[in-house]
Amino acid sequence: MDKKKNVTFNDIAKYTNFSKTTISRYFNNPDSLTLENQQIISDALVKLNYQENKVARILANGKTEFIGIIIPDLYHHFYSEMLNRILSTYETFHYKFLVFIGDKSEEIERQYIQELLAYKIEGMIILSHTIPSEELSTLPIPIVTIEREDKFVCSVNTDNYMGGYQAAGLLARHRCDILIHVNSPSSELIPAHGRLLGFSDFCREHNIDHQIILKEFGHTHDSAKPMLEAILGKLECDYEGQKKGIFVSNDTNANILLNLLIRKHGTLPDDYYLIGFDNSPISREAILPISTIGQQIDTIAYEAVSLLVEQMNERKKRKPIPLNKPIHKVLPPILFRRETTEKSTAQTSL
Amino acid sequence: MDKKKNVTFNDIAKYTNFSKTTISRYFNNPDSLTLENQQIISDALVKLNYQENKVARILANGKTEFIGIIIPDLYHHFYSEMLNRILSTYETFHYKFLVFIGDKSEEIERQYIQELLAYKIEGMIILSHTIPSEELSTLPIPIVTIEREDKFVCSVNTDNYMGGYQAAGLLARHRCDILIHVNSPSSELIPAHGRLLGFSDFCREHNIDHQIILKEFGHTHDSAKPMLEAILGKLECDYEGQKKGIFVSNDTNANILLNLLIRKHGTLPDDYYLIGFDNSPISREAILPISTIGQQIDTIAYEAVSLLVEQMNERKKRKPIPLNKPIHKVLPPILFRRETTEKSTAQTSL
DNA sequence: TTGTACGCGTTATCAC
DNA sequence: GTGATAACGCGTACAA
Repeated sequence: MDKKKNVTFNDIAKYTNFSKTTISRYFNNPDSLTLENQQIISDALVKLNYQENKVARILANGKTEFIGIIIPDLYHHFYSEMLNRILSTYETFHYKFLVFIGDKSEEIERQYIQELLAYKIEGMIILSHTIPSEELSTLPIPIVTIEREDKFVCSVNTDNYMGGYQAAGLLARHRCDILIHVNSPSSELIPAHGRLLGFSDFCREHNIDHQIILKEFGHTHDSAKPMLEAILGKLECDYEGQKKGIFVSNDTNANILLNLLIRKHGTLPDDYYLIGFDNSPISREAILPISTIGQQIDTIAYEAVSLLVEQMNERKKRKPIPLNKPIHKVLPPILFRRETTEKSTAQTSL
Repeated sequence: MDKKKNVTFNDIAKYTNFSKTTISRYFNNPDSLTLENQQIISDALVKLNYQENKVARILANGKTEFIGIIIPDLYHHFYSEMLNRILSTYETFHYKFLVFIGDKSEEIERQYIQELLAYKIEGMIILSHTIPSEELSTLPIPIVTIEREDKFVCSVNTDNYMGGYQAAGLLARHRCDILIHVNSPSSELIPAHGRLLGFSDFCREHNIDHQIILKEFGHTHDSAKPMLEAILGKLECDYEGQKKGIFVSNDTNANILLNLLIRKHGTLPDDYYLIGFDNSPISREAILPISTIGQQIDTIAYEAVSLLVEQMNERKKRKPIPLNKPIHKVLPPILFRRETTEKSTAQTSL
């Protein structure tokens, strides 16, 4: 705050010959003043150049209107877009967001949480994966998580199972001989694991040959590329002459695979069908637009904040009814059919 | 804050038979207590499960340690990565960030600023373009802007001029007959305008034929693609048989151009050289890695926060020396030579 | 080394 | 419709 004294309710009160209380009412319950007096105060505010101080208000009424966010590195489009959408809910809910980046160390994230609690945030949205939901559930404020392990806390997730199921379904409709799913090894507890389950359940239910390839691709393009190249080499060998439908767990790797194929064959060969996951910009901007399963990021963000706001409001009641069970919202994914599966004439012209 | 009474310094004081002051000192100047007494208080904190309250501390000492951020839509990699890096400076400076998304309406952003001021932020980082720097300079707190009009406030920017100059230089070294710069029309006041100036200055200084194409490409892939297709058609016509060096003002459009060329010719023709701007992921992930001019986002972010912190500290002194002139830091870009200019054998195998 | 008393700027309670 | 007064939880002269 400023060195030089700020204008306070006291100053305005003296200037207008009202009491502090009345000035406060002007802001919080203006209808209780006569229009005339409202005008007097309004004028005084301008004349004295009053700047409101929400810190003092918080101390007095306990409502910070802060929501804390802990989110991984924004390098992935999914996270930056999600943060974008969450922050944009300010227009609707008027909560302010204190944002921390973290997905590395439990110890560090506990410090972030302590810091957030010290600022009296009213609720928290967690996208990082480090701290178990059981621990989160012990915190004294409502929590909503997004696309992470969520057994003991509220969450909003995409129906990843349906996504994997749909991806396999699309490839199957194109009469692929063998369906392949490329993914990174992941805990069975995170929603993204459903992509694998949905895929393999579809294949089993429909008696379709399939293979699941799990590999740690690292976090850079350069680390993933040679690994995908090796995988591709093996596939070409193992399934020569067969129609291969490949479901890659993210668009970035799907794009690498596509580029490898095109740089090798000059085009996407007729016996390859490809679908990614995320509907990230790369899927649209690739040399051949890539079919993909999209998450409804805007809706997820809105539902997460909305769910949080409900609970924060509940706590403000005289007799709050705590949740007996965490609420888990699940939103369907959206299938985008593009040129890597719907091979139009456009494709052959490449 | 909680309904049920929080544990306060008072409670701890009573419990330990110290005064509130001593408890306060335990946190702010622990060395002034005996080790023994520190231990007593430390134990009490745990026993009573004390949660610190920074809101009360702010009201008492005026230091929020808040920095406000107004940043455009995180869709562009530049902004999300910049936000990422800014937020990550928490590790170094321990300032907390209140983030707003905005780049549309002056009116709305003024509200954001009022809200931020109400929370007594100590400084602000602005990346959105809507509010003129002259207006920003009248605010009662230090401001640092990044890559936007900055005449009246401090800023940290990339040396866009050098970037444009380098891009033209690289294309010239490959003995292109004609250099073309594709950009969107922009105010001469924003740093990005330097890309155009650097490009054309280089061309003029070296007597190289060049053309500048300015077009409003919209904000989506779908809107830009047909426009770039038309531009390409015209270029093929106008400069048939000539070696064309194209400097596109961002990697997204450079990638679209590259894809158009490859889908038409099956490869990047020998008479095309291409360089983008931003070193965004797409430049690396494109079917042919795209040469580009990269901004040092990590350094810019660090310098921006650092510059801001300096001034916030200055204000806390007994006799602050205000800046007589805004400080403008300018950081050099980095040239990435990739396959769209350095045509190796890898290229011909496509 | 420790304690007292007051201030920070607002809201809540009760009274008029 | 309006006002006096006590919180809210912590920092800081100043005193001891």
